[in-house]
Parts: sequence; C-alpha cells; structure tokens
Amino acid sequence: MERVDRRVRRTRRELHEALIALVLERGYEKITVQDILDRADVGRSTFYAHFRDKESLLLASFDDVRERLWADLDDTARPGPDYPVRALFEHAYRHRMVYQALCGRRGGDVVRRHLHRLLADLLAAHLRPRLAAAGSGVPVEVAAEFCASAAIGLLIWWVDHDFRYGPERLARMYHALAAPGIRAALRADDDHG
Amino acid sequence: MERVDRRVRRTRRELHEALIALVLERGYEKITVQDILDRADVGRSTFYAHFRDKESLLLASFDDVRERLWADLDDTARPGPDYPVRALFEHAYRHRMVYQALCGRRGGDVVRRHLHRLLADLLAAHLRPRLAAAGSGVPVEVAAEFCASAAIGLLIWWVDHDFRYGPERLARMYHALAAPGIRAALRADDDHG
DNA sequence: ACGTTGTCGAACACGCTGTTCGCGTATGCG
DNA sequence: CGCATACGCGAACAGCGTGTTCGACAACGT
Repeated sequence: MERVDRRVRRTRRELHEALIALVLERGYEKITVQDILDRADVGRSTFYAHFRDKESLLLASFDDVRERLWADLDDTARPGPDYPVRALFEHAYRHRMVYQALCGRRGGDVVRRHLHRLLADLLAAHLRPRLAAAGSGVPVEVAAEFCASAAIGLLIWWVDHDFRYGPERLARMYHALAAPGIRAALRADDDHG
Repeated sequence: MERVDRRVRRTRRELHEALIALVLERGYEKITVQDILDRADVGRSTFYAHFRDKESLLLASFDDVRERLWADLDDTARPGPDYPVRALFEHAYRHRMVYQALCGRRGGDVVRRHLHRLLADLLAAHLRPRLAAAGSGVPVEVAAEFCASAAIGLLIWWVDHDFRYGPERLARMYHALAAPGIRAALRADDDHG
C-alpha cells in the first residue's frame, strides 16, 4: 500500500530538482535553504518537516539513484575484477545531471566521500584473498586505496569535463592504467623492503 | 629590514597553533572563529585585521609550509618520473602535524584540492611529451588525473592512519602500483578503441 | 621619552538556521 | 459527495556565527 499523499511527492520532487539546479548554478556551499525554498515554491516549515537540514536533502537526492548503483555493484563477485569501477562509470553516465550536481566540483564532498569509501571497501574485499595468496609486499588497504582513489578521481574529472569519451572508453583507460600495477603486486615482488 | 612587530608574530603564531590544535580535536567545519580566538588568546578585531576569514587563516597556515614543498617539487625535472610524489610524501612526513590537520579527514578540503591540482598539472607536464611520442591511446589528462588522484588518495589514507610504513616505503608502494600502468600506456597499446 | 603601531573587547547589523503555531486547503476514504 | 485528516503555508521567533566599528590602552622601535 503506497499510502503517500500526492502533495508529499510533489514537495520532495520539487525540492530535489531545485537543489540540483541550484548546485549546478552556484555550487552547494553557496546555497541557502531559503534559496531552495524559493526555487521549489515550498514553505519553510514544510522543508523541515521532510528533512533535517540541507545535507539531508542532498543525501536523500542521491538515495533516489544510489539504490540502483548498490544493486549493480553487488553483482561484483561474478563478472570481473574491476567490474565495480565500470559499473560506477556507467551509472554516472546514466545519471549525468545528478552526478554533475552531487559529485562535480560544485557539489559538496559528502557524496564523494560516500562513494570513495564504498568503492575502497569493495575493492579491498576483492583484492584481499588474491594479495594474501600471492604474499605481496603491498598491503591490501594500500592497493585498494590506490585503485579507489584513482577511480573516484577519474570519475570527478570526467564529470567536470562533461563526460567526454563515454563510459566504456573511460573504463578501458582506467583498466589499462590500473591493472598492470595490480598484476605486478600479485607477482609478489620482494623489492619492497 | 624585517620590520615586523613582535606582537604580530606572536598573534599569527598563536592563531596558527590554535587552528591546528582545534582542527585535530574537532574538525575544521565545527570550529568557529570565536573558538580559535579563545584558544589563541587573541582579540576578535585583531583576527580580522590579519585574515579575511577562517579559510584565509587555514591557507596562510599551509603557506608556511607550502613554499618548501614548491621548491622541492620544482626539482622535478631532474631526478625521476615519479619524484614529485616521493617529495610530497616526504614533505608530509616532515610536517606530520600540519598535514594531519590540513589534509586529514578532519581538515577541510581546500588544501587537498590545492595539492591535487598542483600534482595533476605537474604530472601532466611530465607525461605529455612521453605519451605524445608513444602515440598512446590514453590522453595525458587522464593519465595525469589517474596518478594524481591515486597519490593524493594514498597521502590522505596515510595521514589518517598515523603515517604507518614511513615515506620511502609508501613511495615505493605507490611506484609499484602506478609505474606498470604508465609503462603499458607508453607502449601505445592499440586495444583502446 | 615619544610617536607609532598593534591589540583589545564591547557593541552592532546582518544573514542563516531550525522551530513553533494558527490557519487554510488538498486529499483520500467511506 | 461530504467529511475528517493530514499536509502545506508563512509569519514570527530565538539562537548563533560573522564581519565591522570604535575608543581606550599597551607594547614597540628609535
């Protein structure tokens, strides 16, 4: 039973759209709650009935889109080693506007941090057994942090450069740069002190 | 002629120290100017006579330390390809406190962004001629962004984990992970579409 | 010793936040 | 359709942080 008043839906939709539009125009930090209210034609008290503050709205806006990403990333065990990164790029491409607002230069760093942590944990879980088996001189955390930072960094760069190259191409470039290093670490070089 | 009143020196020193201490305790965002003033025993109007706002103080605090880094990084042309990253790690290690406050999880992202940009530009300048010569399928910007993000990401991870491993070891791990990918790109693979 | 220069801190105007409350009205349901 | 309810509205408010101003005072360099 989807017992949700139409008005509630409208309110939330307008707020999300207003937020994204304003972030793209002025940047997250420079926006006040009142700005969002004016743009969305929503009353002050109504806003605070739905969200605790500006950041709650931001996170909620990302939640709309996040769940599909979570699901996509959970398929990770099957396809390939750097599948999560490709999935992330494709997800971003499918939701360009949202990513531009939430992850781009103009967005806050909250969402960025979430993605970073998620990806780093995912990669760590994936790399742990392999690196352990190889007895590599590179700790899992370091390798995972390396790959996650590179991927997120590339994502942000991409977002801020209007998604040139397309998601597959970017994923291939990421793979070309990241995979050899990981393969080398798996070969368990012992020139690491 | 170092015509600077002792009082000015004291004021600035106290403010910088108070800022760093408070950031380490509470995080940059949660600090008010008044907090800094109380801790530093400095009057309100005095603060605003020296700095435009909280962020100005932050940047000025980093400036103290930044200039040496700039100088170190300019030696980049000589030693080796990933020398700048090693120099950055060593610089951070030498100024652990400051980096922990300014680049760590508790610090704002202003300084992080500065470093990121600096490093990305440096790496791009270094990689451009080589990648061009090799006719690589990976654009300079992408390769530079990849390496810079990975390096900065590793730096932050390191800072937030109390500098385990020592700067040389970290630099070696970074090199082990990054170099193979760059070498591969320089071999101008044509499996990049 | 003296003029300059820097510091102090109270007071202020301003802007943003998050809450409250009484009043309407759209909505869903019987 | 008609009704109770749940929701939206917006003015008003208290609270907090910012950045500025000003007069009085103290430290500084010469």
